[in-house]
Amino acid sequence: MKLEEALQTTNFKDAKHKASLNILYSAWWLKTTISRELKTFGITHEQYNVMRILKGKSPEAICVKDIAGRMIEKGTNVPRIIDRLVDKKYVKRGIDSNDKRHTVMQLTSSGQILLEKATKKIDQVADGLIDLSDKEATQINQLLEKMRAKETDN
Amino acid sequence: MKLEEALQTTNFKDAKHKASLNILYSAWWLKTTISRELKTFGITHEQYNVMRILKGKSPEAICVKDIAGRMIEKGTNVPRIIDRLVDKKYVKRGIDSNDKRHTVMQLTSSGQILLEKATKKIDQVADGLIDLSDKEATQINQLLEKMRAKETDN
DNA sequence: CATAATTACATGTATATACATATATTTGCA
DNA sequence: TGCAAATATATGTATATACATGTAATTATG
Repeated sequence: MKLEEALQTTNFKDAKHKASLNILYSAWWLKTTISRELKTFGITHEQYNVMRILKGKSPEAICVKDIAGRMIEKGTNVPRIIDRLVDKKYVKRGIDSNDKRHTVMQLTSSGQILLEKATKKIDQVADGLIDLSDKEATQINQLLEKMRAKETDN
Repeated sequence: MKLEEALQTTNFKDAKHKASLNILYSAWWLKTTISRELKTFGITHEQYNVMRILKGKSPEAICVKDIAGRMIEKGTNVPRIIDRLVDKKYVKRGIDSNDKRHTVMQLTSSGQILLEKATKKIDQVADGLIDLSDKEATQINQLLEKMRAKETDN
């Protein structure tokens, strides 16, 4: 779908301005589509991201700060997302005996099983949905990284 | 900044998967940067978007549904965003006499003034920040619209 | 070694998203 | 015309974001 159609306007200042809106809209579209799938597994997109990060480090436990640094949206309140995953028994919390300020987390075995199922489903849906060749995807990656070249610490 | 650095991982399934994460991260980055500027004007990104939409139609009034259709994030709860703009006296609400189900909105003059100042500032910041030529921006637009080709109604 | 500064996390608040449900008005059709 | 269906908006709830503040543990410094 053209952005003009999605936003019902043709009022873009220039190509850069349109690109900003196109990125924001595409992100919303991706997130919505993925969230809809995750809902059938009873988790949110953010809960899924935290679980992916935990899996990436397993069997090592990982602390809140390290999870936060790996999240796509950096403002995320990790302790509260963990609260919900602990309620669902997908994650277990502990205290790092080396540094008692650290709360450390790990997937439970039911968390691992759920994550595996959800990932399989999402990868399949995303593959079918995202209509890009490898070359085009690589091009997007290069352009976005160039766009963010002046990125400051957030 | 490379995505690998931003997310502290190199664990991407393929270029398409990396592109999804890159889009989500870039959107977060854009939104955060713009929101930081808007905060100095006392409004949020979503409130700003609604005000832009109102301006786009002015001096005509516009109803909730039409605003919702023009929002970047379609799930947005427009009545509540309007509530906050009405509290700040940037927007005035009325009822459409032709169809009393319609609540219609317009910018107040202080809303117009604020919007103009905020837009000027944001355009300036975005121009300085987004490091893309017109040609590159156009390429991103084409690639994103191709990516979304299989878009279904959300 | 005692205390200040820093770090890691938890918690509180305002706003927003996503979605379900309620209410008022209008439209369509028997 | 009268009533069912559809439409437009408002409101309620759970979760999340953004950010400020509080608290415990650790590190640094005099």
